Amino acid sequence: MSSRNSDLAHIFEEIATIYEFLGVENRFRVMAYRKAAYVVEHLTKDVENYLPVKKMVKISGIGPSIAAKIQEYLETGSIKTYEKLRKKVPHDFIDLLKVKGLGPETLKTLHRELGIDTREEFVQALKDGRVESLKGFKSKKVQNIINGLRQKEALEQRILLWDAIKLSQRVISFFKKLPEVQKIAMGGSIRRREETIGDLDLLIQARDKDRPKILKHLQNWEQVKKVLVMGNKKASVMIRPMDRQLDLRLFKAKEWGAGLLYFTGNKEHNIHLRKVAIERGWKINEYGVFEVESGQRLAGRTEKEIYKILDMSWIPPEIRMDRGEIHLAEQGKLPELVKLEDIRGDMQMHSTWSDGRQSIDELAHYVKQHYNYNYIVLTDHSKSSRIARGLDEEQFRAQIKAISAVNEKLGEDFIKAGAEVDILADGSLDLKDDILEELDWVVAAIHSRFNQDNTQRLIKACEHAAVNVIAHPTGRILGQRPSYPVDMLKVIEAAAQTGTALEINAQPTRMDLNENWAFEAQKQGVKMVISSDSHAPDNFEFMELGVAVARRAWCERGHILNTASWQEIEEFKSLKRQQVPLKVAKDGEK
DNA sequence: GCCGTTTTCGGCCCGACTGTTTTCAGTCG
Repeated sequence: MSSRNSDLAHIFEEIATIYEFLGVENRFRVMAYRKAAYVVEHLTKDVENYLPVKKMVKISGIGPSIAAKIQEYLETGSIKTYEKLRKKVPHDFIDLLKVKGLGPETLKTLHRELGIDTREEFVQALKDGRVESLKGFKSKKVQNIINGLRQKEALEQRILLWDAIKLSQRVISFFKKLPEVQKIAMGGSIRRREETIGDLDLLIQARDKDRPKILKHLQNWEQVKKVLVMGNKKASVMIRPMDRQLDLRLFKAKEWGAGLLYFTGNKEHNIHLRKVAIERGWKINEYGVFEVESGQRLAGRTEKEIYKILDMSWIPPEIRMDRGEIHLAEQGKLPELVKLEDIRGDMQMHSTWSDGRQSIDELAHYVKQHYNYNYIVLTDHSKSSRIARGLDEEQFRAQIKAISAVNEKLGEDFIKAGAEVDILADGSLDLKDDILEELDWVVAAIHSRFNQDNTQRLIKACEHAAVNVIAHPTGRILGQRPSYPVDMLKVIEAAAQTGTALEINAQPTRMDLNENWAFEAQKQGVKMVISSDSHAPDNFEFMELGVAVARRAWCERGHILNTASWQEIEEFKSLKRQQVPLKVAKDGEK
């Protein structure tokens, strides 16, 4: 995402926090800035594209005041209101507000009574007992604040979706041992398949009388490091693996759907649904849909029932973001999202010929045993990728023969010969055209010289007639490095014009394209390929993550090339052959 | 500050738990 969008989102979030701290007369202003921060963060294009102000106010959540501030920021690099506000609040306080147990009222009291301005002074006052001497600050409250400070750092670190999925499977199997557990599910960002995860939200359906036993079961789990909250409907604990907070909520059968809906979110989606309910004189909470006047229950047993009573079709969790999905659900026009079962082949993987752990023979047999695929594409690295022991032209020729031999034994054309060819610094490819012509599928990717502007480099690769797909197009590695410099809108445009596919690389640290770029690509009619990029047997499972990205990007089966038969993929290739010569000639005229 | 097939003013999502109260404020999700 554009860094300007992120900067603005950050500023609006901070403005909201400062107004909250100052106790602004109108608390809804705080909510408005929070909402604006969320909206700006999730725009697909750089904010500049939404100007002028008159056009920008059409975005839901952006009004005249905030649009003007965005314009001010783009023109001058700062926002006067924001600069003024920052001076009114000790700077450390904005950060301290993120500590669990420290809200605006508590911090204000500390500021007023003890004159505390910085984090250091605050920690000191905690140590020497001044905080505890204040009215309303008994030892437990103080202890909670100290714990909150300690946990803040661990909690700020989000974990990869893949790790969270594995962790949640452990949690679920731990509770499934109890016969009292009637239903169990993960809600929150895991169910929505966000790329990184903070907390784990666990929902369990059980009878009222069984609640104590289930809560006790959690409390006694050896993986629980600390109990934060323990009520009779909910509990929060810190669990040891990955140092995560786990929130457990208990529901009756007739509440299950409402609870699941509520704790799946996201927040904006829920608020929108509640507004729809209010218009009809109803209210939605985590226990159901109710008529306000009579208090009569209208729905709640399943999510479907709730959406239905609101005259909507059921909305898949991955797209519950208040991005227009509610409107489409009202019209019954939701996209039919691509499913894992739709995938008919894996189109990037590596063998022992380069940096993979399985031989060609092992790859074929492993996939045939565990997956219901019609084809796989072997895409070992090309010679520039020395660390990955990339192959040269002659080695690829030898590999094509080796593949044929394995296919012959299998009695079908299961393995396709491909390559993951390096895009060199000038945008040319690392393999000669004649070997590229012999391959069934050519994946092109950047693996070096990240720091230059890579837009033209990628566009040139798209314009090469032999290139079928650009792999991990932005190069980001979650938690390690951001995308290299590249104007993805231009690359998406080039992919659309040349009939080149873009990859959704499903490696847990890549997820590249991310959902925003995949959304944009999908809108521009660019075909995408979801690949596991396997280097080892257990990597094939990652396909699920790539499908999740595609679903969050509203992709249907038709947007994803490897839901098609190989014959249809051949048609895709020949379509590019018809398009590209024109494009190259046009460039030559410039 | 935003928003609008009950509109340009008067609303704005809703409940659980904790710690301190003695009926509730603050915080969280």
